[in-house]
Amino acid sequence: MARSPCCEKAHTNKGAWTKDEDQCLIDYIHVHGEGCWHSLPKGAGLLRSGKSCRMRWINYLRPDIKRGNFTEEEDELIIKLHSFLGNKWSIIAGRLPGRTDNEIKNYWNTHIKRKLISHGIDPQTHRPLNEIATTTTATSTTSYLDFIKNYPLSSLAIAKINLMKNNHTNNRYNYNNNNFSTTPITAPTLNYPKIDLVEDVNCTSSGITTEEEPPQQVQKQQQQQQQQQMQDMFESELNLELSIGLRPSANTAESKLQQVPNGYQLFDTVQSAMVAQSVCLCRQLGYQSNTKY
DNA sequence: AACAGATCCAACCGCGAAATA
DNA sequence: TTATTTCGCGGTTGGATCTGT
Repeated sequence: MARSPCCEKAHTNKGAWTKDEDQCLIDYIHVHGEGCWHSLPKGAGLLRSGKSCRMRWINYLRPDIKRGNFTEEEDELIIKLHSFLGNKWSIIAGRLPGRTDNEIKNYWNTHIKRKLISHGIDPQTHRPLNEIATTTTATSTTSYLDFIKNYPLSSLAIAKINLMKNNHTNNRYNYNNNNFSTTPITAPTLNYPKIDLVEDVNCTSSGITTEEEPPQQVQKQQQQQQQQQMQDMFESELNLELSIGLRPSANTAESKLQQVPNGYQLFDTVQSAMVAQSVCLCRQLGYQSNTKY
C-alpha cells in the first residue's frame, strides 16, 4: 500500500530561473503559502521540480532574505558557531536572520575558510594547522598539564576550565530542554590542576600562572573580583554558545543533540576546551576587533 | 582588446529521516 | 511492517563574472 508513483521528474526545467518563473512562484506562494512543494509546481504552472521550487524560494525569493555583504559581527558569529557546530549550515543560518544556509555555506567556502587557512587555522577544527597532526586523539585521559604544554590555552579558556573546576567539581555541563545545567557525572574527566587566573581576560597573552603567591588580602580580593568577572563572562558566552538551537524540530541536528544521553555535553573533554581556545584564537587574529584578516 | 585563470554563487545531486499508504 | 514519497540538509558543480597579464 505505497503511495502512487511520483512523476515529478518528468518534463521539468533545469538551470537558471527566469523572471517569469520567479514571479509565478512568488504569486503562488503569496496565495497558498509555503509548503506542499511536491504539488506546488503543478498548481503554480511551473515546469520545475518541487525541490527546485523550494530551493529557489528559500534561497532567493523569500522576502525576508538579507542581501549584501556579511558584516564583521556576522563573520564572527559564523566562525564561532562553526567552531561549535561544524558544517551545520541550517542551524548556523537560523542564528543569522535573513541569511540562508546556502549563502552561509558559500560564504564560508569562499571567504572565511580561506582567511582561516591563510592565518594558519584549520577551518574544520579551528585549531592551528601545524598542530593538527599531533592532536587528533586528545581524550579525557589526557592530563591537563600535557594539554596546556602542547596547546597553551588562552586565559579565557583557562578561566572557563577553572570556573568549572572550582564551581562545578564533578559536574559537567549538559544541554537539556534548551538550557544548560550541571548534572553529576560518573565518566572520568580531566585532572585539572589548580591554575589561578590573574590577568588577560581579552586573550591578548598566554596569561598562565601555576602557583598562588602567599596570600595577601588585596590580592585575594582582586582575584575574587576577577574570578567573578570571568564567571559572568563565561556564563554570558555560554549562553551564546549554548543557546544554539532554541527552536528544535523533530528532524534537526539540534534535537538530535538534545537526544544524546546525558544531554549535550560541553567542555567535558579536552576537545571542548580546544573549541574555547580556537574561538579565542580567532579573536586574537582580529575577529573581535575592527581589524580583519 | 583579448585571453586565461580565479572567484563567486545559484542550482543541482545524493542521501537520510520522517511521513504515509 | 514494509515500500514508497516527501522533505530538508550538506556537498558539489558549472556558468557567470571578475581580475590580472
